[in-house]
Amino acid sequence: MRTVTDFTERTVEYEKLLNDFKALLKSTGQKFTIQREVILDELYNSDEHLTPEELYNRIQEKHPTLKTGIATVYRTLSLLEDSDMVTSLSFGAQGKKYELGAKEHHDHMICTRCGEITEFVDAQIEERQHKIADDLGFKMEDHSMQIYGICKKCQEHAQTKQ
Amino acid sequence: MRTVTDFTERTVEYEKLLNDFKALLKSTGQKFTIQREVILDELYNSDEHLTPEELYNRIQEKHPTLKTGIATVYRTLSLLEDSDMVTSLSFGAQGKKYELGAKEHHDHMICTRCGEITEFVDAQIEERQHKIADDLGFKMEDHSMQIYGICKKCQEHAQTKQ
DNA sequence: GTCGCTGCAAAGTCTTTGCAGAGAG
DNA sequence: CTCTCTGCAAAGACTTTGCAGCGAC
Repeated sequence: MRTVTDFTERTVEYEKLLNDFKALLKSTGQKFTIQREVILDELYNSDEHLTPEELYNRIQEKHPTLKTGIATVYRTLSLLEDSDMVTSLSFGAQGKKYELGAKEHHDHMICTRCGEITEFVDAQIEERQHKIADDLGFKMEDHSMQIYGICKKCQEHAQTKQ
Repeated sequence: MRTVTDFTERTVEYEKLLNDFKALLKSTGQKFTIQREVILDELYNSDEHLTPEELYNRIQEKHPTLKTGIATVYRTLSLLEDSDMVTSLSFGAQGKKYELGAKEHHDHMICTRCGEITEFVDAQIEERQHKIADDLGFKMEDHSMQIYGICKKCQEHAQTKQ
């Protein structure tokens, strides 16, 4: 197997993630390829929530020799999503955005001005969600919450930037 | 103007909605057409959240002589959404679903098995959301919450239906 | 070696747009 | 009458799929 050397410095957390991914692939007879590694790495090293195309562009920039196809990005994202390693978010805008699901659960606050996404968690809300599902006889598997509005930065720049 | 006579019985609430729509159109020099009326009517009379295509199909069934095009459905939905008369939801599945935004605010519980959407509201959560936004210096404009899981019905039918 | 994976390009979806005729105001 | 709206079909945007060669195991 070829080895990619110009990766961002790896953390213990990332190594764990990588091993989980390898284990998952192995268990289903699938293969661990450079492309899959690069995609996981890029997802891990992006704080942001990326669209398939953004991810594809970043990978092309960082690994120009690899010539990763957009189809592979889509295929890998589906694979990762099926295994719950990444989560997809579909907000108002068209297209989905993906983020590593390995992170702790959290909700999203989206700035309608600049598109910035801030993550947060609130124990009280989490608790209520469980209760609501129970009350309605619903077996909760997942949930998500978004708050839309204008972030601090955009409020401050409201005068200068229109 | 031609008049559509086979509409579902109209309520006061619907009349208000219709008038709002007419007023909105008038204020921007746009026209009130049969197609727009039919689309609003169908949205109003559907408890469910509809995709543009579902809406289109229903309208074709109910008003076969009108031959409303799907393009008009899309155009009208955009129009209504821009004016905040309808809200679009984009869940995991591809495509958006629309609902009348004139209804009271509520959140959604989505069955991952059958796709059914149940609405609910929880005052406590609403309150927390405001507080969280405030704490982060975020000017909240809107929010939405979804709980995903398996509805009561699907849990019961779990044995028979696979 | 085998069999899954990849890039490419073609095919699908879903949504938007251009246009000429129809219809609201 | 004017100017917007509509249906149709063509064009776009985003995703998925088929296939032959490549590469992990």
